[in-house]
Amino acid sequence: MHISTKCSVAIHCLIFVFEYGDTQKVTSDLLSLSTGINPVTIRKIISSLKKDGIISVKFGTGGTTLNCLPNEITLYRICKAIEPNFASKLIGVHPLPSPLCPIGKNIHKVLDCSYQKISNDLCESLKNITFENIISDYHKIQHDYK
Amino acid sequence: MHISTKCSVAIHCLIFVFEYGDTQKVTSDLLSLSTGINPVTIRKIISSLKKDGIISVKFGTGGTTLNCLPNEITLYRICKAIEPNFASKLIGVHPLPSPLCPIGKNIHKVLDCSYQKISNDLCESLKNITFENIISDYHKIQHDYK
DNA sequence: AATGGTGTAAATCTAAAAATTACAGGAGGT
DNA sequence: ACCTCCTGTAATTTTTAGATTTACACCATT
Repeated sequence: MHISTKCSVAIHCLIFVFEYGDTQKVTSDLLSLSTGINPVTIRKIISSLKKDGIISVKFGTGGTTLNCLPNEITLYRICKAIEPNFASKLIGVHPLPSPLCPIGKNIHKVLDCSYQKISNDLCESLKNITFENIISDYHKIQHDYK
Repeated sequence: MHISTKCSVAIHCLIFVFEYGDTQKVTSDLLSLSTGINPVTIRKIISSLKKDGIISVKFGTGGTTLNCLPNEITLYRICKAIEPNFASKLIGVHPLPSPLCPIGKNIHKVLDCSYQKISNDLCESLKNITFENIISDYHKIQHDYK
């Protein structure tokens, strides 16, 4: 019911692939070490990104490479790839209001009106941030804290 | 790590109080029946709304009434009252990236750059929706589905 | 064929959210 | 003054979603 930590792991992995993808064989074990996340979970995330076309994974022998330009990858695209209906899960709704109460009967429809707007706004916000921006933040921070 | 179902329960309760607060004694048991949520949880939610000044609760004898005009109550205010730092919990971050990896070492700072923007955008979005809007949605839906 | 990867399913563990139980204390009606 | 109905809140248990672990089939390269 939120933007999952999977999303931040995905970003971490993408930075890793971007920075080291051409000099090292980026495997799920390596990404697991860097992120602190279990290799199976990494493989699931990587697999989602692959299905979306963001990256390529060499089967059998392993190794991951970027498949897009950094400015073609928005945060929205990453979130969507990881969890297709993340937007509808963002806001929790109490599941069992009383159908006998006029408010309980209609509350889900009422909440939908507002929640749809919020969800749309969030998606727009996520579309405004690209992987290019993130890479640039990374380089800046890496420089500042060296 | 998401906008909690508590928020939707709070909205449900506020509609209830707005519609019936002056003709009935709105107790936590009544709200529990209408929302399908445990009365203790209701009391916690109501208590948070009270502390923010959105509603008043008569001690001892019970009964809840609105304390503000509907257009003074934004969704942002409700979320904030229920869970003061909801915005920072909205997006999950993997907690233990490797400090030995240049990316792992900096990933939290990098994510903060983008996540701060998203969080701000979301708050703006929440500020744009008032309880007045929600009440109007409710009346419209109640009319349409009668 | 051996090695070192991926892809996935199934079971287990974990941690956050919610429900339950319990009880002290206030206000109003009788 | 007492009884009843309510709130406020702490402590415990239950539930559920997420993540981890285990296990194994399958694929390329050497």
